[in-house]
Amino acid sequence: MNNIGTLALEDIAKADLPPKDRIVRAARELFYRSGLHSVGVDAIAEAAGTNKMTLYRHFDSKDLLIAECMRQICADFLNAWEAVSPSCEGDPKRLLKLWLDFSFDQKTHSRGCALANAAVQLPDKDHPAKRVIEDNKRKFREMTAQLCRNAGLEDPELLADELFLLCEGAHVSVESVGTEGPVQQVPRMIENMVARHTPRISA
Amino acid sequence: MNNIGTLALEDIAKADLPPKDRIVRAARELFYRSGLHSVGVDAIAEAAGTNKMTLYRHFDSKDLLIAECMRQICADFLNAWEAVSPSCEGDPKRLLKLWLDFSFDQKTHSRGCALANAAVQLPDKDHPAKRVIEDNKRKFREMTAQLCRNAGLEDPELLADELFLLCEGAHVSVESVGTEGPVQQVPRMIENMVARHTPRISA
DNA sequence: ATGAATACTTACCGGTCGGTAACATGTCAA
DNA sequence: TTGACATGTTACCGACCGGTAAGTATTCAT
Repeated sequence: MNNIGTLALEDIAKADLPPKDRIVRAARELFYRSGLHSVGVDAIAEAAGTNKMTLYRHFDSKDLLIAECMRQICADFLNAWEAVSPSCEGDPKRLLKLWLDFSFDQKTHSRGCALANAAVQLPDKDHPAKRVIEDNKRKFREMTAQLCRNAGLEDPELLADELFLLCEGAHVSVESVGTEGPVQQVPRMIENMVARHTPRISA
Repeated sequence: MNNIGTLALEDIAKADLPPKDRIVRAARELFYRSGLHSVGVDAIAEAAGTNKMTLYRHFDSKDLLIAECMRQICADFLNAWEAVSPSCEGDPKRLLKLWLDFSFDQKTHSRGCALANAAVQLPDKDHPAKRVIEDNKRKFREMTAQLCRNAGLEDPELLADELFLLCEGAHVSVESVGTEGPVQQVPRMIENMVARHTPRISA
């Protein structure tokens, strides 16, 4: 959910991309590492190999840049999903498992979920990024529910809520109790949850 | 976990308390509402009915004030628990249920968990508040595990991890998908989880 | 009454923040 | 060659930040 291909922060400035894209990529990485407030627009421009004026030519404000980052994080996530999901086409149970593994993906979440973290850092209900985060979080939960339904699981809505909250908790717990804590058990928990909603004797 | 008795922000300044206590209470409320970075020390001092100099006489820095807030949030939480827990003395199962309801307590968490939010807002691993948060989060998980063991539940460690992550996710989800989302199902989920770890036929 | 401790007031410091103005450079199409 | 346009550079603005200096008022035990 925060993976920017194989592009490290140091390489963004020299990447063969238009300034606008370099700015968003640098901003995503810096925001994720250091938080929304600790990162100034100067630092973003520098990491993007450009300058503040160019940044403000493409984005009317820092807040709108934040919102755009959220949008692209979600877009990249969905694109990556559409690239891997066809491998389980026609097998709803395997597709659900793939989705859950894909969504969780501990490795890319050393600082938790970028969207959830941003939401916590933006108490203002009217912040332009808030709507993006809310819409997409809901969408992800809905996708989970749909996959549960397709897999023929019992009580798919409740299961989707459980899986959603479990993943949210797993991500946020990384910041408070570290990567060696309860988050390690998540794969087992997911498996148990799905198993518990699997019909006992299906035709 | 963020309840400061029945003291509203507007009343803190006039409360019959030493300045140091008023400062911490005001800081807790403001930090929780608006985030750690958005609240300046001047605003805290004013809300506490005192001034910046007095604040700095009691706390060496804003960061240490944040750490002290975290400490007192946890202390108040544990004190409140010790006030209600005796009512279930001698009945480990009811005690566990009381603990889970008490820990969750949606109403006082309109902005999620103050500790988890603070952790997200403080990416610096060496921040003085980070250790307080980490220690207490671990302690809460451990208390849950102990209560599960005492209640004779199966696989108490895994259950404690599940309950911990579920609650963490529930709190953080409030900021992203609101109070009307999956968090509404948490009581049912907790009940199911506990039921699933209850031995089938106990002596 | 005195002295010590605590708290209040005012003013200030250096630094950083988000954001803008004015202008110089490079590129590419007509 | 010319002109349009995206980009780069430098300098600047007002606001706010965390933190400090210096002096005054209040309280209270002795």
